[in-house]
Amino acid sequence: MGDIKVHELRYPCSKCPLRALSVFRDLDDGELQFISKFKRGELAVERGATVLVEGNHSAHLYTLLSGLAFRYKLLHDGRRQILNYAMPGDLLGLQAGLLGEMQHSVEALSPLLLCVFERERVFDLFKNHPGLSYDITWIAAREEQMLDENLLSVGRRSAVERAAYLLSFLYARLQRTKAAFGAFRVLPITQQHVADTLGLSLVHTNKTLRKLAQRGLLSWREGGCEIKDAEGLLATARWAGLAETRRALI
Amino acid sequence: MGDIKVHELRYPCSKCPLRALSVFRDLDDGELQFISKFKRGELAVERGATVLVEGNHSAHLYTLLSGLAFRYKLLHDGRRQILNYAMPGDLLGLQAGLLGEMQHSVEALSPLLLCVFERERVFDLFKNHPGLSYDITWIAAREEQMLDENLLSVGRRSAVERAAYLLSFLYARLQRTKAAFGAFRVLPITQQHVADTLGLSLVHTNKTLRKLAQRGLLSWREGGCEIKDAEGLLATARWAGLAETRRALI
DNA sequence: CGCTTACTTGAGTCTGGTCAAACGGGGTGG
DNA sequence: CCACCCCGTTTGACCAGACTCAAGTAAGCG
Repeated sequence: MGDIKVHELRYPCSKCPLRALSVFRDLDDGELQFISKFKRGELAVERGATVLVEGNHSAHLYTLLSGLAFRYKLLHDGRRQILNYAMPGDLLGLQAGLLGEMQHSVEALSPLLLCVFERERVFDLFKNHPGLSYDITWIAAREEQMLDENLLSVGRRSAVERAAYLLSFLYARLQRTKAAFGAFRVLPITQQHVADTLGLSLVHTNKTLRKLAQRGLLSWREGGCEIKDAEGLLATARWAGLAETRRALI
Repeated sequence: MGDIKVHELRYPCSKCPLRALSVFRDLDDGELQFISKFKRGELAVERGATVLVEGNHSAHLYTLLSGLAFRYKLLHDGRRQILNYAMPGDLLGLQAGLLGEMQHSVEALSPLLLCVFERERVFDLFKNHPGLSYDITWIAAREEQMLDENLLSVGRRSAVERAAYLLSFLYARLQRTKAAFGAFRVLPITQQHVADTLGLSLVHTNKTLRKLAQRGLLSWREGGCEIKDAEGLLATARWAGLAETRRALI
């Protein structure tokens, strides 16, 4: 686990750069006030650090304020499957928060800034703020929806479709919140991450990405992926695209 | 869509055969009373019927009382991915209930009995019953956990491991609730279902299942799968097994 | 300047896919 | 009752997408 430090609130909830965005639903005053107290602090995490560990009982939930991370599971012999990526506004650690134990790990792909919430106060939230409870459930249902689509992809799409789907998925999601903290020039992922997300080997992933690059859809540079033609990727994936209205933010 | 008929409550919540089981958490009187009113009716569905359709805005949520069903998504050209299976106690239609539109379909593998809940009254539940709200979120988190494991399986396990994992997973889950309505002698699924769950072709799935059958782990008969050695399947899958405590039931 | 990490490429292999055909049981209509 | 058909399972032959092994390149860093 890399360096982790708790510091003064740089972003009190009342001035949350994310909530200011139109993609997120508004809260009423009571809710905002509750959240402000519910937020125990901010956590800055370095690129490469592990935020949550499979098997652990985390005492905290997190909302990702800025940066990019990924959720993954390991098989006994080290095979890794990346399950999904976490972006600004996403909730992390709900499983441990409710079920008791993390069944996956989370690792930072860039420096992260996380809002920290006390696991023990989650029930307070359910008790006193039905709107926020509903929002948490909403967030869980949305995560399930993304997983469904990822599973469809890994199970039934071809390698090229899969890669194109993944990258346009990541690109589309990042677009939604880039106004708050700016966007990545290139996605901070390696081809190994792509391979472990798609369920392919590193070598075959490389050859697949090479095809997409030759078609001018993307290029690999500066240790990451630059999306050059999001429309083209969408078409290659034969994917309808991200149909998302305003979403909940805790 | 097959025949569907609403009839008198055969199983009022106060006498719910599922809730009587020790695998499900108890409710307090107020909660039970609320649920009793929240339950609008029972729906009987034939084998093969489609319960929920991708793209639809279902007006209802369901809890599966008895039977076996599966959730799936289709690609434009008909390729199908089965996402998960629904068993007694599982909640169906939460996505439509919260997000507005189903992103997957649900089909019955056996005759089903479903408890029907009004989508419009979900917010009432959140408003007045924090315990039940928490339970719904808990159920969503559990579904996510199962999906994570399925995704790991499809992405990173070999064909034999995948098949063994799937069948011991289904078997283990069915064990938990069989006391209420009895168990299936054979799982009412075809090899095509297995193929579409594992992300494999029908032919290769057949050859894979054949291997497991030759090792005496299962046999295919009467239009379904009989698990003959659950322990052996678990070992073949190199899977830790289902670690599940008492769970929530709406 | 050497080391490490990540991307690239080629060769050979194998898992899993496709095509095709046959089998077997249950249901149905003649 | 039998012939036929349909559905789902089974098998074989062949093919292709994806894997492994191996080696080389390029960029970044101490």
